[in-house]
Amino acid sequence: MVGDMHSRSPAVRSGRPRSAEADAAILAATREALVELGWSKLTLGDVATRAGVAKTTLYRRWAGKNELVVDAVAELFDALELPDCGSLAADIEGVVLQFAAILALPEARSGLMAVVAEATRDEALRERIRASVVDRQKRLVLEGRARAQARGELPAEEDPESAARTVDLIFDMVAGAVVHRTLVSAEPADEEWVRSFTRVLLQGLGS
Amino acid sequence: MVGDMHSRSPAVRSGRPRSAEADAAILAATREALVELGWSKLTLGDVATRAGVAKTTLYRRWAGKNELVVDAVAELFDALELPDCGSLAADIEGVVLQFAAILALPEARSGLMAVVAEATRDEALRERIRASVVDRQKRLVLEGRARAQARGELPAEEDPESAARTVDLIFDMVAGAVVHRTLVSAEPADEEWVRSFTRVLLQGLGS
DNA sequence: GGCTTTCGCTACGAGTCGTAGCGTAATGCC
DNA sequence: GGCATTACGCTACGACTCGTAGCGAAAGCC
Repeated sequence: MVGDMHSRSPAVRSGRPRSAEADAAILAATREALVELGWSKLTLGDVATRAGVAKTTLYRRWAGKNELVVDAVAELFDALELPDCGSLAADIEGVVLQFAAILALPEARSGLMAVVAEATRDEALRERIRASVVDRQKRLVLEGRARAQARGELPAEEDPESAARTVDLIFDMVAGAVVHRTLVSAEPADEEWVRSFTRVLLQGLGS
Repeated sequence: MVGDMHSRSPAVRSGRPRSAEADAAILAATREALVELGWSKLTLGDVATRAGVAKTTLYRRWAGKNELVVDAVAELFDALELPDCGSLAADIEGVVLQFAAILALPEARSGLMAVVAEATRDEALRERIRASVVDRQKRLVLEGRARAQARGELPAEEDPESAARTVDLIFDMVAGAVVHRTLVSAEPADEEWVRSFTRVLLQGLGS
């Protein structure tokens, strides 16, 4: 899942293979260091020591701190799934609570925003984040939307381009609100907050 | 506006006063370095050189890179004002466009998210961001809400505690959506997007 | 003129960076 | 089994940044 980034075709690759245990140990050590030190004080030498590998091994697999942290944080989002709770409102509440639970982890809080900040000046890093983190979230919006349309809770868009814009908008609204609540306002996105949010999202302010 | 952070009462302070020009030059140099280098590669020595001051002068006024960047970025939000456009929808669109314009600046993009990430592990820094950046934005939500209630566009809350929660929710939804659109999705929050966003915020998804 | 604080400058030890070199370990191919 | 190939651990290195200390000079208040 990680090595694929570096060797697209692991087909004819002679020689000693890379240790998968080392990959897992490095990513776990990175998350541990993120919790204890935060992004700015995290050093690759320290991560190597924690993981029990040589510093040079780290540099052979990742270009730098940013790429390593992206991969380490991306694994946290593997657990994201869209529950089928019977209604659009319940589905939204379920997935938002999952998302909020991940963002409540200190390794996600300090790591995610830092790499997003770095990505403003690094196109390749932005693409890496998109592929391994953002797209996985956006897929949930697409599925939830399709489900709600099948239930008749949402009108079916005929124009596919307009539909894509709507999905992007909803995604930014949902993810943005949870991130802002958790990281900027520094308040928990608990069940009560999620209920209020879902109500506004579905019915608007003027109700 | 900046020195106040360090000396609450500038009353009886004899000796040579601190140069206000130096403050302005340092903050401007910080923004310039943010544009050219980004947050991670920005060094205080480089900022001092750009500003034409000694490195020691920087350390006398700011505790570190984080505090400096917060002050430098905070000045960008001075221009934020709530225009009276006649309707709640128009007011929201106006202020969101202003906010989006600031976030489109490279010095804001690379600086703001980085210090927010650092603030996850630094309570004092979080408070500094809240006081100099976030509260200035939240005030606009309060004003816009009061105006809309005076116009009869929004129902008047009787419970003040519930009203405060609603304001916090709206603030996270508005600011979060714009930030996510601009920094994570890396797409411009242009007029078309703002119109769609305002429509969903006011009327909900199911319309 | 005296007192106080700031300023610019230089220098310093400590820490991190990313890389190179070397000998060893683990695989695929013949 | 032998050989080529790649990964690994280890050490060492120059370059850079950090934050601080010490100094003499400058700029204000009494």
